[in-house]
Amino acid sequence: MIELSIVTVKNSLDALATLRSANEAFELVVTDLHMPGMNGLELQKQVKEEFKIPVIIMSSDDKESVVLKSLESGAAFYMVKPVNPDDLHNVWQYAVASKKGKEVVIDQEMGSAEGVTSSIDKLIVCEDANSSSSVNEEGSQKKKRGRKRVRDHQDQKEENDPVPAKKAKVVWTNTLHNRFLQAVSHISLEKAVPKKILEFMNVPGLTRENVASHLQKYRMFLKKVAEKGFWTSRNVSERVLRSSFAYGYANSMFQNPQQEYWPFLRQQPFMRSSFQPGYGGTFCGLGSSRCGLLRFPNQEASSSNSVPQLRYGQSSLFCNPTSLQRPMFSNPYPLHLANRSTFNNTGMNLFSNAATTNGVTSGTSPMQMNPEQNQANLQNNATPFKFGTIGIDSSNYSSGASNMGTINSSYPSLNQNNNYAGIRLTSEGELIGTGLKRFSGNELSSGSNNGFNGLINWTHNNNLNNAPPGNEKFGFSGAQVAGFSSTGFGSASQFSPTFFPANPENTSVLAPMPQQTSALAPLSQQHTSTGLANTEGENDNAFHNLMNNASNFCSISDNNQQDLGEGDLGELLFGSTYATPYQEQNVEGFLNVNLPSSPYPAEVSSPVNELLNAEFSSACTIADKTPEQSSSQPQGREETVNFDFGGHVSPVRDDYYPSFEQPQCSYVEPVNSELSGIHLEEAPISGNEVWGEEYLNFLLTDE
DNA sequence: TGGTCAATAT
DNA sequence: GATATTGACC
Repeated sequence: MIELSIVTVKNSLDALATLRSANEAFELVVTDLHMPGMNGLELQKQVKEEFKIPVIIMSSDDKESVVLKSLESGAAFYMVKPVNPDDLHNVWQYAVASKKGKEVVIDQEMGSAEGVTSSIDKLIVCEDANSSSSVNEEGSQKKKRGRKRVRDHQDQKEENDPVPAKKAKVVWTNTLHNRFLQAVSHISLEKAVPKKILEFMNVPGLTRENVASHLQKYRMFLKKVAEKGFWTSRNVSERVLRSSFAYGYANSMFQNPQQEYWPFLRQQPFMRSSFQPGYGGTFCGLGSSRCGLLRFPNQEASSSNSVPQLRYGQSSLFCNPTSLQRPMFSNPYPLHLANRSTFNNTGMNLFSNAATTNGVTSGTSPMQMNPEQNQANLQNNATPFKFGTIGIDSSNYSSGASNMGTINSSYPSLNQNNNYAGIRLTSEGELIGTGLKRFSGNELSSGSNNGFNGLINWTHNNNLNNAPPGNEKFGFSGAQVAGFSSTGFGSASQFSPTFFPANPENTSVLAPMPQQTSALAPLSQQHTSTGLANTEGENDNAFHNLMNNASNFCSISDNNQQDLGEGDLGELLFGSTYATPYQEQNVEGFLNVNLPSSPYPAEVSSPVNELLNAEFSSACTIADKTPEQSSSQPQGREETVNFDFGGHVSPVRDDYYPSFEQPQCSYVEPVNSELSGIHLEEAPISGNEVWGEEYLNFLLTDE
């Protein structure tokens, strides 16, 4: 038996460096798919070129397109997290054997990693330090026992030293914070104490102390808000606004009193007196510290129509037939999907239904398929385009796309500076529709992509089949073109009014909607990830366009209203409905799809809410996880990582994203939020404020 | 024991 | 400076 030697590195670059320095000593690379900077696919590509050793990609992303893409790219295996340690064991043997042209003997008896018998010398595991281990607990333990860490001295020390290492620092990421907020909301602020919050949050590794600390901070924030009076006329209290908490709560604090989307808000009366200057409402600053909390976890990804749901505790392996002689395990991947191995298909699979409906076969996004129709849809739709539905993702982490020009962006992202606001439609990562493409009437600006070459998939709506003629197919409309994004700090990204839960009872996905209820139009969340991307160097432009669109929408949707003035910023920001039927339904399950209509067009405020989210999100920084990212960032924004425009389209199941299987209450064990060692898969919340101010100024001056 | 506050650390 | 951790006190 030869001892298995494993080197863990934090990122792709380190992995490559290690490989290079090791002078071909490694036999196998296991990498996360979604990583900052160079993602798993890129790494695989590079490794393949340079070292010709098999690469196993693992990710919690079980989307078929992603899987296929990965396999297409040459990954030896694709393992869906959480990885079953036995699978890992076997796979790695197989992969290595494959490389050496050996037959692999499956020995189930081997079981765990320490039992590995092979000629393997070294295995390099590239897993972002901030990513969760992705291996379930049992797997983690086995994994640890079986490997010898080279890089992680601290861990090594931890393992050998009886003296426990210093407690890992908890980074309150958006998701974590959202969960916190959800807990507080659920418990009610008055009764929310660390212990209860902790219980509700149910985040492994998180301690009561952590929660207490965060609660303390949160209370301080609330106090601050209460003292300052929150939004006063045009002058958004910048200090507050800029604060992470403010960012995070902005959307939560003000709700359309006309819409009781949040039953629990009743416990927090003040919240229901949100200001609506333009609509005769009143804008109430926070007079109390009882801030409403409306944060909900990311929606569960329901890759319903294809890839089997792989939940916590399960793993799935995807074998690359091109890399391996034969599959070694029964492949849980549906045959019909497995057979789809052509590259062209990969980009299309996500909306295969839509494609089918439209007679489009492959390789194109809905937009590509029929832009006219989309446009028509937009126009058909009585609902003005809601800016709020535009998501701006900013993450390299984010989707499977990342820099690979790939696949879906279903994974909200995570916090990079790569703001993009353009429409990206491609089957192979090609940027389509860059350069300010617009839809007539309700414009959806396309824009630029700053370093993001990913493909944003347009998603089909599972409800499409029942959609009224003329409005079907694409799962988006003027009001529904949605983006995905990383969660801002408590941003609306997870509550984008754009995305609604699939509801079999209400399938008028793209049906023209009365203006006042447009925000409530149901839209399936399934497989959603329409996106906006911008191209390199056009960041500002795209952003500007978005802003313009925001204004346009406001005008369009609110014909009776005066033009937005500076003083209406507040209104823009919080005034009207920040309708989040999506969450409402999913999270609380309180409401039907047809939420009470609001006399207030959501379009007016949603956009800005979203924009504000960008502020909030932009306030987030990524702790030095991704130094290499900065090179692609606009100068002066080096630390701005999370430009988030709401529109958490997709369920979050990313390597960097804790996944919330259940959006409400007792959380299911998040796939990726293992906190031992504190793994937090998104940008921490902090206070970069560059974008915030910029943006606000823009809002106030550009009309 | 648990919550809160404040000092300290990063 | 902001935020997380730790310790003290209730």
